Amino acid sequence: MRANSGSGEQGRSFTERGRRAQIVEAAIDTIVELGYSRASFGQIAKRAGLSSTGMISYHFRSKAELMQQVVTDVYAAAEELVGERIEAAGTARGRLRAFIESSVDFYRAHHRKIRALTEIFLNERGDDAALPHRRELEGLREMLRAGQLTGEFRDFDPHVMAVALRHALDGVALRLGVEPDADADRYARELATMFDLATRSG
Amino acid sequence: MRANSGSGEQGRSFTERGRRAQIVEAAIDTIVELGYSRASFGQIAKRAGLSSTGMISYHFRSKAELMQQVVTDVYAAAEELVGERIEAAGTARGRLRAFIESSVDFYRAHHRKIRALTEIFLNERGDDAALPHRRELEGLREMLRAGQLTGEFRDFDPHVMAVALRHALDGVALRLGVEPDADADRYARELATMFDLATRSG
Amino acid sequence: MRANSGSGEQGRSFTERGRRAQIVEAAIDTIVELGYSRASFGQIAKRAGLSSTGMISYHFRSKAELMQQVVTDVYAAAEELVGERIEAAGTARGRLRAFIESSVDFYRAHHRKIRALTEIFLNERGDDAALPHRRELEGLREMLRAGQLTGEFRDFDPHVMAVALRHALDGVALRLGVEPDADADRYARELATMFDLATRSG
Amino acid sequence: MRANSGSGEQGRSFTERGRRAQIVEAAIDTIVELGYSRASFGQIAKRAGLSSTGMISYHFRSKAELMQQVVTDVYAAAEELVGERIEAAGTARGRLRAFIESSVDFYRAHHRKIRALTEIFLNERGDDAALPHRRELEGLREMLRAGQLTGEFRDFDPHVMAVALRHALDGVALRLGVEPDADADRYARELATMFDLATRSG
DNA sequence: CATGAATGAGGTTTCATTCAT
DNA sequence: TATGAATGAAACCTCATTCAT
Repeated sequence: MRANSGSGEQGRSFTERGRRAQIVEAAIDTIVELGYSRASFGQIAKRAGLSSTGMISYHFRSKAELMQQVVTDVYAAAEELVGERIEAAGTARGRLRAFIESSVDFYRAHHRKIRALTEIFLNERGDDAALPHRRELEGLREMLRAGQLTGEFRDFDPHVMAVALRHALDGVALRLGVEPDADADRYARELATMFDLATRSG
Repeated sequence: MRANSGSGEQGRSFTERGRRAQIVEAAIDTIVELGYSRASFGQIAKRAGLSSTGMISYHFRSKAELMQQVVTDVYAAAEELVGERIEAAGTARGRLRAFIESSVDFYRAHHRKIRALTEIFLNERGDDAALPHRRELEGLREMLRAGQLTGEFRDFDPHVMAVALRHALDGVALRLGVEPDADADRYARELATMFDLATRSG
Repeated sequence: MRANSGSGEQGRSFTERGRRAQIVEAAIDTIVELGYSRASFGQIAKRAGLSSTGMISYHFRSKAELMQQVVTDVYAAAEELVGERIEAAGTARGRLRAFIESSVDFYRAHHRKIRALTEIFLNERGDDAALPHRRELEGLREMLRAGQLTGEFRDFDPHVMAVALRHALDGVALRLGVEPDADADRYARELATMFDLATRSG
Repeated sequence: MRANSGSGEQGRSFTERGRRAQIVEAAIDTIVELGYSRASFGQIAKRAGLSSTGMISYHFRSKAELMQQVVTDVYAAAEELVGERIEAAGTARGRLRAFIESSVDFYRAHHRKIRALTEIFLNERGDDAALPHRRELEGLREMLRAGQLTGEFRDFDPHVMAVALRHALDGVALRLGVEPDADADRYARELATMFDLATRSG
C-alpha cells in the first residue's frame, strides 16, 4: 500500500508529515547542489539518508508531486514572512520597501529554497507549476498600480516594473547562494532605494 | 577519426562548422521547447534533421561541450550587436540606455537563444559555463562605476545595481518568450527610464 | 506470530477464516477486473477494504498461497453444485447433459470465479495449481468412458472429447463475462445438444 | 535515436527485421515458459541472447508494441496455412473439417505460438489486442451460417458453436504443449468427427 | 561523413514482503 | 490482529556514447 493518497498535507500522520518534509528538504538540497536536471530520486534519497528510492515513491505519488510540494512549501514559508510585513506598512512606498526588504530577509535565511524554486519553474513547463509564480507577479502589479492611483508612484508600466522587480529579487537570491559572505542588508538597502527612485512620483 | 578534437571553431572544415552550427541551433530549439532536462540527443537530432544521435557525438566530444558551444555562440551574437551600440554613446547615461535598449532589441529577435542560455546556466554547474555570465556582470559593473567617477551616477553599490539590471533584463527575455505579442519597445523604454531614475545623480 | 502457518483451512479461528475468505474474494475481483499480471497486493487490499498489504501477507504465506486458495475455494464451490446434479441422473447421456447444464448454471452465477481460475491456471506454472484442473479432466474422461462401456456413447477418444468439452465450457464462462446480456440457457441448451450429437452411439 | 519509428514491418532494414523477429521469438518462448505475468524484458532478453533490456526498447517502442507484434506474427503465419486449405474445400462440411485439421496441423508445428497468443489475449484487456481474436470468431460464425443456408448443417446457434469450436481448438493447442508426445493427428481426426456429428443436418 | 545498431548505466516506479508499534 | 512505514529487488524505459559499416 502507499501513504500518498491525497494531495495536501492534512490527514497525514505525524511520521508521514515528517518524512515528507525531510524528503522535500533533501530535494531542495539536491536541486541547489546539482541542478534540476540532475536531481534524481537516487541523489535525493542519498541526501535524505534513505536507503532506497522506493521510499520517495512511497511518500510521493510521482516526481511531479514531490516538486509541487517543494513549490508549495517554499511559498507557504515565504508568504508568511513577507505578507505580514507588507500589511504593516501604511503607504504604497512603504509597502514596496517592506516587500523588498522582507523578501531579501527571507532569501538570506532561505536562498536555497528560492534557488530551487527558480529551477523548478524553469524546468516544469506545465502551467500548474508556474501558477504561483504568475499569481505573485499579479499581486506585485496590483501593489504598484495602487500606489499610482494614490499619486505616490509616477506613471510607469506596472507590468514591466513588476517583472523587473521580481527578477531583480531572483538575482539577489541567486547571488546570495553563489557569494558565500554577501551582505544581504546591503542588497536590501540598495534595491529598496533603487526601486524607490525608479517608482516615486515627482 | 573524429571531428571533435579541439574545442574552438578554428581549424574546422567548412562543412564541419556548418553541421556544428546546425546542431547548436537545434539544441537551442529543443531546450526552449522541452526544457533543459528533457533536451536529449534524440530530441536534438530530430530537430536538426539528423537520423542518428551518433552524429552529435561525432561532432561534439560530449553533451557538455555542445552546451558550452551554445553558450559561446549566443554570447558571440549578442556582444556583436550590443557592444557596437554602447561604444557609440558619448555619456555614461547614454551607454546605460544603449545597453538596455540594444539588449532588448537583441532579445526581441533572439529570445529563444537567451532562454536557452538561462537554462544552461542554471543546470550546468561547472564554472566553465558560468564564466561568460560572470564576465558580463563585471563589464556592467565597470560601466556603472565609470559613470559614478564622472559624477553622472549617484553613489549606489555598482555590484547590486549590475545584478539587478542583469536579472531584470533576463526577466524581459523570459517574458518575450512567454507573452506572444509582448511589446518589446515598451519594455526597452520603461526599463531604460527606470534605471536612469535609479542611477542618475542629483 | 503469524496466522499463515498451515496450508488448509482447518485449525484456523473463525475470524481468521473470515478474513481469508474476504481476501480471496477481493483477489478474484481484482484478477477479473485488471488481469492476473496487474493483480497486485495493493489492488487486492483496496478491494478487500484493507488499508495495508501487510494484512494479506499476514494471512497468506505468499502470493502463491493466496492464488492456491482461490483455486481451492472456487473448485469447492463448483463441485458442490455440479457433483450433486450429475449423481442424480440415471444414464450416461443424462450425466453428460447434467454436467454441461449445471456447469453453465454455475458459470451464470460465478463466471467471475471461473475467469479468475483460468487466469491463474495460465500464469501459475507449478503443477500444484494445475492439479485440480487435471483431476477434473480425469473425472470427465471417466464419465465418458463409462458411457462407452454401457454402449450409450459411440467409440470416440475419451481424452480428446474431455479436453474439447472442458475448453468449450471455459469458452462459455469467458463469453458470459464478456457479453453483458448473454443468454446462459441458450449456451447450456446448445452445448448439451451439440455434445449429445457428438457422443451418442447409433 | 531509435529504430522503432513506424508500426509495421515495412521500411525496416534487413538487420532490423531480423532482430525484431528474434526478439518476438524470444518473447514467445518466455511467455510459454514462465507465463505472461513473468515474461519481463529481462527474461526475454536473456532468451534472445541480448546483453541488456535496452536492446528490446531500442527495437520496440514499448512492451505493448512487442506483444502486438507477437500477435500479428502468429496470425500471419496461421492464416497463411489455414486460409488456403479452407478455400480448397468444396462443401461447408469440407470447409469445417479443413479448418479443424489445418488448425491442428498448425498447432502441431506451432503450439508455442498459440499458447503465447492465448496468454496475451487473456492478459491484455484493451480491445486492440483482442481484435484479431474477435475477427476470427466472426469468420468462423459466417462459415457455419453459410453451411446452414445450404442445408448442410442443422439449425444450431452459430455463435455458440463457433465459441465451442474455437475454445476446443485452444484446448488442443494447450494439450499439445503440455503432453510431450501427444498424437496431433488423433486430435484432428476426433475433433473433426465430433464437430461433424454436432453440426450436420439429418 | 553519416548511419543505425549496440551497450550499459541510470532514470522512475511498482511490488511483495517484513517489522515495529 | 491490524496498521503503516520501510526495504530492496525488479520492472520498463531513456539516455549518452561507441563502433562497424
